[in-house]
Amino acid sequence: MPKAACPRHGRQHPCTCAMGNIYRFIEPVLLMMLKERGHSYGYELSESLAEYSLTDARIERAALYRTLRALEQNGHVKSAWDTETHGPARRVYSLTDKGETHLLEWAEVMGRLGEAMRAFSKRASKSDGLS
Amino acid sequence: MPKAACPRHGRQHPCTCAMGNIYRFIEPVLLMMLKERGHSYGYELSESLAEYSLTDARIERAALYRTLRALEQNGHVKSAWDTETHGPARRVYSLTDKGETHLLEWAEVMGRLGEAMRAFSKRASKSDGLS
DNA sequence: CGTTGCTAGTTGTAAGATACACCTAGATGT
DNA sequence: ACATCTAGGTGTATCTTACAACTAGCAACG
Repeated sequence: MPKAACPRHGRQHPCTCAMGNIYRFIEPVLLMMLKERGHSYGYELSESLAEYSLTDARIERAALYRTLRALEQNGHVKSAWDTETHGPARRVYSLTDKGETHLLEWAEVMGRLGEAMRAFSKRASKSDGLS
Repeated sequence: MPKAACPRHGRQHPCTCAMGNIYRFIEPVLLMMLKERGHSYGYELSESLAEYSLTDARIERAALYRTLRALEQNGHVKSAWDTETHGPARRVYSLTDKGETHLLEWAEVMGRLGEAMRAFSKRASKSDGLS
């Protein structure tokens, strides 16, 4: 659910600001799951979300469903109702091309940010400052 | 500015949820800067923040000042007015013991999260899913 | 002496995000 | 009839963020 574009960096490269807030990383995790699984639906995604989650923070169903809707509005995923299967109807999602691209952007952002965080962690753990 | 304690993990270990939201990582960056510099004040911190920042997102003065206040309320930093130096008075901050500990907690969180993000990045960049 | 510009800290607030509770409904079991 | 599991969803108080605006000390310039 990033903002349309980053007001400072435009669309030059996927920057953290263009990604908007981090939303507990729900968005990238959902994109990844859909990429690897081909397709899935909210309830199923929420069941196995913990395996993919980047943090140990619980991701709520409400947030998950709303994120899926937002991803669809932005054209990153598409959905169709599955009324064949037993039980309540499922809204089945899959990635669009745009969504695949967006996942790659996330990968780039994550790579850089992850590196920065590891560096921070090492630096902060040093018993002496650099002063 | 984490919530008092994580409702799920209590205080067992520094978890992402106990850290609350990520606040553009202002909090850990400020703690780090104060650790390495010994002491500093808002305006000076904001000038060199970019060198320490984990993301390319601009950190606003307002957020910075408010974060410093919150850190003080939580006992992570302490402050004193410097009225000696020329110009407007400066509120000079330094880390408390609690703040040093908190920085180490951040380091642990960052280390784990950074690792998870790097792994995510590699996984997401693969052209084929694992399905 | 008044205006501009830099340093320094702070407040106000609209818009956006999160957490928690709650709701509808299909199907299955007892 | 009623509970339980699956499945999707809404309402909203509270928290966070982004942007703008403000006060005030001091110095230089004309």
